[in-house]
Order: sequence, then structure tokens, then C-alpha cells
Amino acid sequence: MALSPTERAIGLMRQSYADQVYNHIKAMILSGNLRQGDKIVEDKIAKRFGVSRTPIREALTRLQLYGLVHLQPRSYAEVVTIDSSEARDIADVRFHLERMAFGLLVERNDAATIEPLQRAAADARRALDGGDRAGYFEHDSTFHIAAAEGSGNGELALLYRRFENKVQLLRIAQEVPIERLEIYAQQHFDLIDLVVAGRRAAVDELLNVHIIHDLGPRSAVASAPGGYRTVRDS
Amino acid sequence: MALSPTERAIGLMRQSYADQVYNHIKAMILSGNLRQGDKIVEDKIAKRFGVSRTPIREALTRLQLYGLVHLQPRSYAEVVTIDSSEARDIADVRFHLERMAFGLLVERNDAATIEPLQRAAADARRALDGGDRAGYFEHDSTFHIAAAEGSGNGELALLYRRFENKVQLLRIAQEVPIERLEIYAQQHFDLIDLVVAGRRAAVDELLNVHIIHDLGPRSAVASAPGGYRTVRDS
DNA sequence: CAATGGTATATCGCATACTATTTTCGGGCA
DNA sequence: TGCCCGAAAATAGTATGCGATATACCATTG
Repeated sequence: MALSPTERAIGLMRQSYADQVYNHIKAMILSGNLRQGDKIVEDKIAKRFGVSRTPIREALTRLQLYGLVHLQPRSYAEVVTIDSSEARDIADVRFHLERMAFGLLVERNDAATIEPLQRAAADARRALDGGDRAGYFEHDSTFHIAAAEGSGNGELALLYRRFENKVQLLRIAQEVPIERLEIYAQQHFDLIDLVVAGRRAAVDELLNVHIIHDLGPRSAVASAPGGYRTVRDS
Repeated sequence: MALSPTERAIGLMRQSYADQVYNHIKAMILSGNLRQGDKIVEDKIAKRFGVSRTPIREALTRLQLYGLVHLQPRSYAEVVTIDSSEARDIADVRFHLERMAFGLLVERNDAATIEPLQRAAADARRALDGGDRAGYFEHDSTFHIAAAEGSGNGELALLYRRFENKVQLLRIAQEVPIERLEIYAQQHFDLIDLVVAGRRAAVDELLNVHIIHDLGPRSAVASAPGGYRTVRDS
């Protein structure tokens, strides 16, 4: 894994080993190659990547702070396991963060800001039509992250991007049936339409449906008049 | 800083050096001993603490992820500087997180959950009366963290505790005049009263005033009927 | 005197080695 | 047979050293 002469000659600043390892392990977790509860041993990974434990440890520290791995002091690390109660909590927090993001999107009412959402929504549908489940999840993430980014609030974007890791982990574990994914894919378009129409209350309601879906009752937003039924009914 | 025989004999599991250093630097930043933009050099800190750079680096990595320091690759680290635009963003995000927390508190309507808030509010007032500015900030933090903890949503509590670091950093930097702190201290009690009274809309409005205060216009929550004027007017 | 370039210094990134703790596992004992 | 204990293995925590890169400083030139 040492730097090749070519790489050095080109001189483009490569990522640090810690960065690369971080991205790789994260991808392994979020793609399901590493499952919840799987043991992670620094030495093993170090040998696998051909680097020392030092950058591995840094990567694991970051993964811990992003909530993807659990570091047991003096013992080994594990991929976090999310029980159903935590899943509820995550969905609730996510709902509130996204409500903020979409609220700002409605206020901005800017076509250029919406464009990445449309692209992601379209990509997600295409992936689903092609039976590419992992691809769908990818674009689903992109859609929601684009909303946070488009809000214009950098802190929200930052917070959401981090939080989204856990959401993705959850998505993997839940094994949602394909028919439900179809519904989600459609709701992305519906959300965009409602944002463009400036129907803030309806956006909130649909977001609640989209995010909390069937995790059971708790913390629903109060139903607003003129809520979400079929889109384009206004 | 090596472990004394006594410490080892007692056998109480001490924190790792990395933990201790993390806590110490964090405290230095949040107490104003380290100011925004101050240079942080691993080797210097290592020598100061009498440990090697390894645990220092781990601590700095964590501080970076909590948004308190900025790590410049291959160069030295700095305490983050928050400009006024970021300050706005932070306040906005904080408002939305706290609105969620207090909303759940209202729903729970549980005296035992409220108790820590009352204690923190009282402590804050006492500190302020005693002219203990740092003490006030401490208890102010405790109050809001207690709200997040009391929400019953573990993820929210986690997220908020992390986010609160930046809020505290901001508090230090802003040098809010003492008269304003007086107002904040009172608002803590008002918030509790509104929560107990179950007046959710009024809680939202007061939270907005309490958190966004005078940072300029943006993202205010819609004023609800029967909003916040003087407390106990219901 | 300002701008530019080059060299010295400061500082980090990573590898390696050692230590301390935890975990595992097998054998003796009730 | 089941359990406890101890030794061995596994594993993380920390120290140290070297090499790479960024920063700072100074000289040279226009």
C-alpha cells in the first residue's frame, strides 16, 4: 500500500490511509458485507489493508463517533446493533431534521436547489426498476442528503450527513419489501411537487409518512388541514 | 502522568490517556482557556501532559468530530472559529432539536422527568446571582441537555449532547451581556412552567425567543395563537 | 521595496515495538 | 457434570522513531 512512484510523481494529494480505511469499512458496513454485531479486530484489518494499526485506529474512532461501530475499551470492536426501540428513535430524530430541511427548501423556493433532488429521485426510480436494490438505497440517501444540503444551513447538512450513516445501516438491516420501496420512490417525487407548490404543512405530513412509516405509534406530527392525500389535488 | 502503584492497587479502571486528554482540552476550549483560532500542536500538548503523541492524536480526532477543533492535514490543528453565519445556522439547528425535545417532554408530562430541569434552572440562577458567569453557562448547558435526555429519545440525547459542544463554544465567544443572561435564566423557569401546563405552541415560541434571540431574522417558527407573553397568564 | 524562490524548521502520518488488560480455554475439584 | 481458577492467547493502549509534507524565514532579484 506504499505510495507508487507514479502516484508520487503525479503529486496529487492522496487521501490519508486513515481516510481510505474509514471509507472502506464504512462501505463494507453500509453494503452489508459487515453485519450488525460482527467483530472488528484492528490487527486483522491492518493486515488486510497492508498498513499498520495506527491509521486503522483512527478510522475506527471516526466510525464510532458516527455511530457505526461500538468500541469496547481494551477489547475488540463490533458493528453496532440497532434494536427496534433505537430504530424508532432514529426515525423520529430523522423526521425532525428533515422537516427542518424541507421547511427551509419551501422557504427558499429555488429551482436550482431542487434540481439535485429531482435527479436523485429519478436515479432511485431507475435503480428500482432495474432491480438494483443497493443502487436504490444509494440514491435514496442522496435524495435526502441533497435536501439537507439544499437547505442552505451548513450545520444541518453536516449533522444530517453524519446521522444518515445510521439511517443507512438501518435500511440494510430492515430488509424492506420491494413494494414498499416502490412507494418510497414515488413519495420522493411527491415531496418535490409539494415543495415546489409551497405546501409546507403537506410536506410535513408526507415526510412523516415517508420516514416514520410503519414503525409503530409515537411522536407523529399533528395532522394539518389540507394535508397529504394524493399529490396535485390542490 | 504514569500510573502510581496506589492507583493501580486501588484498581479503579482509570480512563485512558486519550479520554483524559480529550476531556482536558475540551474543558480548556469551553472555559475559554483556548480561544477560537488558537494553535494546537500535538507535541506540545504531549509534553505538557507527559504522554506520547498517540493518545493526543486520538483526542484531537474526537474533538474534530465534535466540531471543536479543525485538523489541517500535515499541518497543525486549531480551535475552530465560528463566523456569524455559522452561528446563525447553529442556533437554527439547535432550535429545531430542542423543539423536538420539549415537544416530547410536553407529551410525557412527567414530573420526575422535569425535576432535573428545575434543578439546573435553579442552579443557573444561583450562579448568576453569585456573579459566577462560567458557572451559569455550565448550568445553562445542563438545563438543555436535561431536556434532551428527558425526551426519552436516546438518539436525540446523543445528538444533542454532541451538538451542545459547539453551542457552548459559541456562548464563550459571544460575550453576552449579563442583563441578557438574566433574561435567559428566567426563561428557563418559564419554559418549565409552559411544559407543565402542556402549552406546546407557547413552548415552541418561547424556545425560539430563547435560542434564536437576536441573531437576526431567519427561520422563525410561525407565531401561534395564545403564544408566549408573560408566563402564568393562562 | 515588493515579489519570488529556496532552504531550514516545524509538524504531522504512519510503522514498529512494547505493555497492560481482557478473553478464552482447559484442567482440577466439588 | 458443572464450576471455578489459572495460564495462555488475543487484543487494545501507548511510546518511540523515521520519513513526508507544510510552514516560515531569509536571500536574491526586478
